[in-house]
Amino acid sequence: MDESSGAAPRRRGERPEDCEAGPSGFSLAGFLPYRLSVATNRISRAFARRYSQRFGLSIAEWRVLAVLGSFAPLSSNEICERTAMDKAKVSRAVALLTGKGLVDRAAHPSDQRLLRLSLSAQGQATFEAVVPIAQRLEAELLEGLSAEERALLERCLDHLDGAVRRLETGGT
Amino acid sequence: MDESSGAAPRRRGERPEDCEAGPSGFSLAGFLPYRLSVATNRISRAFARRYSQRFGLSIAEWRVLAVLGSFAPLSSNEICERTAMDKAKVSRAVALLTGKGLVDRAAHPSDQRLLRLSLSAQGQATFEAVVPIAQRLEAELLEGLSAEERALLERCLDHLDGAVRRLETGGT
DNA sequence: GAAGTATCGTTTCAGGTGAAACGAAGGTCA
DNA sequence: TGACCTTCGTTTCACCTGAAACGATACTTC
Repeated sequence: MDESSGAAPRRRGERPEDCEAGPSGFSLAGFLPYRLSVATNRISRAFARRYSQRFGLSIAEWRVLAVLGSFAPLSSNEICERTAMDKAKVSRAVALLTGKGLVDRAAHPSDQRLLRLSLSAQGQATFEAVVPIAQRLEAELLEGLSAEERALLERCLDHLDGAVRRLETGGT
Repeated sequence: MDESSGAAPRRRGERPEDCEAGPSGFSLAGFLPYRLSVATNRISRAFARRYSQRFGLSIAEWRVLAVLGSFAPLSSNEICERTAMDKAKVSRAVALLTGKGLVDRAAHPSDQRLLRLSLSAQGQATFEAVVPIAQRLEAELLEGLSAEERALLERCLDHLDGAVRRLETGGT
């Protein structure tokens, strides 16, 4: 998470000056990475507020819960891949979840380095309780967008994801 | 910034299991807040890598530079509004930028509580050097999307922004 | 099987984070 | 004026973060 709190942020065009770009021709308010960042952080906070209150879960914990709810058993490393979190973050989230009794950890039978993580009964129950909240929030965010628009948004996200991945691996 | 590093994250549908949602009917890989977060963090990192190397700027510093480049002079509070960062973060970024000689700070003539922040000549030069990098990155991200798709992406971001703002202010 | 290398998950470390406390300045009202 | 409240920007505090170091396990090569 990145962004802010008490600010009273503006939408593009909400104030006259925001439409203008200044002498440089650059406008932060219209800059895609900036806009994505603001929207994303605001959404993450809104979502976290809903389930962290009720269930005492951080975003990282919820993500681990979510992938384990769908794909258990997984190793720590597999959770990294599926959640796009780094291994330290996953390790901490898993430690918290096992501490709360939501996740069971066992050793992999043939490779002692790997963990075999899965949801406990309580973890499964928590997961199933959070899912509808997640889905309702998503529905509320998308409300007002047509099916075509939603599909295109999906496509745009795929596109951005692919583009930035290419930038990362490719040259500067 | 939030997400991870060494992971080898997957796009939706890249692996067969990712298309399936598990017994719960929930798939993290298709969950909008999650997808936004991953794409955003990856983009932020890619962008930061480009200018932080060359100019020694953090994302927060770049944002302050960007708004001052377009709208100086501004108070600290106005920067908060325009960048959607909280006041502590802005305060720290401004302190760093003034330390580097990129930002000039003066007292507001009629209200001593307010700062009057603007770019120094060096700050202006840095800003003008970073702008093309920012614009090129944005262009690379959007490459392959038609004008209609870009416009719709804009609209979707506006929509999401408005929706989550309503959630924040409205009920849970 | 011994030596060297790779991978797994944890922990450490230095630095970044927002919420809240804070002092300073301004405003309000009697 | 003086008491009180608000607003501005800074600083403190407890926490979170990723990069790197780490010990443990597994694999590879000879």
